[in-house]
Amino acid sequence: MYSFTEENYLKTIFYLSIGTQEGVSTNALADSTNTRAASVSDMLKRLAEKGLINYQKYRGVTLTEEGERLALLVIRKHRLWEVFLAEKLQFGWDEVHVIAEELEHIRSERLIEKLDAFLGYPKFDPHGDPIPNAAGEMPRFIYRKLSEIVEGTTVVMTGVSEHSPAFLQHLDKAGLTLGCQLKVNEISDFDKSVSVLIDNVRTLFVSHEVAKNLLVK
Amino acid sequence: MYSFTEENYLKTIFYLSIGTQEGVSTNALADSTNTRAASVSDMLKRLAEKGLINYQKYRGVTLTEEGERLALLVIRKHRLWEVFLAEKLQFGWDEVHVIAEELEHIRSERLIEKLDAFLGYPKFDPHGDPIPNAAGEMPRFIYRKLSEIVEGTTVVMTGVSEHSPAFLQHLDKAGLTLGCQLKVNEISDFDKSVSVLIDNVRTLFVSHEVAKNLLVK
DNA sequence: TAATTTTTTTAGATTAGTCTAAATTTTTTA
DNA sequence: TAAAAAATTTAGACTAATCTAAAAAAATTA
Repeated sequence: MYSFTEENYLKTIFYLSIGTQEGVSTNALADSTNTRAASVSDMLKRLAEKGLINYQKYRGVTLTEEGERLALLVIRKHRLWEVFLAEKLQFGWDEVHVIAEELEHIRSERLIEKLDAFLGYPKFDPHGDPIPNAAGEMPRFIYRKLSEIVEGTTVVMTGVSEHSPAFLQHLDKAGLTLGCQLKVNEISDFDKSVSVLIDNVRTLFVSHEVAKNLLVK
Repeated sequence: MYSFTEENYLKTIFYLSIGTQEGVSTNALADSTNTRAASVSDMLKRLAEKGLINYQKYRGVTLTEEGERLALLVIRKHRLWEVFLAEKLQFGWDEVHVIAEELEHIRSERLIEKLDAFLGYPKFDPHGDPIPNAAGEMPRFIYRKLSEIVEGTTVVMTGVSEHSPAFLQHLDKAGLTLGCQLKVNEISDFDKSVSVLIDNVRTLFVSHEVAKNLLVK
């Protein structure tokens, strides 16, 4: 049984590992966990002793198979609770993350399997991120950014790559929700902002900054 | 903001205070929290400094008004989560306590108020215990024990005074559930066991030990 | 490639919550 | 009511997770 802190380190290492081969650096972890590099060094030693990470001094870390399995189980719990909060308790998608950060550490396998059933075995959380299964396996979808879509193409909004409440609230105000259809009319030469037709109904200008963080298929 | 441990001490002091005027003793707390008296002494000093308990060395403790309010808010969360687990996730009433011991420490007022609404503002948890309101107030019902009911009387089962899984599973097997009607046919001279007619349908013999822990009105 | 800068680790403390053993206070008993 | 027993507190130590400051290693730069 692992502590809240250990679970959080595993989760953070998992997220920082996405899209790189190299190990995660001590400083990157210190930034993400709001601690100092010295504290991270200590913790890495302990996690390595427990066989959850591959760690050589000064070399950065990667998760072992077991470490990754555990990280994905925490992420599974986090995302299932997010679905519960959004769908059953009517929380906004900008509010669910903070609460799920606590709920993800509740220790009961039966609880999470029953919650999964209660929610109807959802495949995605409120931000469009996939939910790992009980074995700690997660499908990897490769979505494109709206900013990379060529003019004239029609796509569907499937996720976001930025999860801050400020960004999500901005999308709410713009009426951009998961599943909406987006036709890229024109990309501005001036500021790379994108003019999109939403659900064949109305046109909206999306800044490049926003377009970079919208995932589509 | 108080730690899990502090919240648990407050809750335990609250429960051990029920039905006595005197303060709760250090040893009683050590028993209930599975720690040693020395650890309890240390913690009592801290809780007293924070104004949550009235504490004089060697004299036992009582909760201050603020301490009681906090204890009742933890109990509110515990009992609401128990309702969620039993009614929405189909856990048995013998299983909900252990999981709610963790969930009760999740810190979000909005979460608990939304959960309350989602559950339809329940007044009682799955064991028949009343749920405190958001202000930390709880109605006090005085129920009698089945063992004190005179022959010929008909009552309704409203609660239990023993919450162990073993006891609750025993009641399940006997078919004794909250709300069932119990007519006391006869109390045995030999072993004080009670013969009861359940819901006007079938007769059951209930041991004195069980009858003492069944609350009725 | 030697010097400088950056990153990481080690050394030594700190805090919350716990422990055992010893000391102290209260309660019980004879 | 004095002695014995029980309950409680204090003293000193431990663990997990953190910190600052200093030392060491790696990376960058001139």
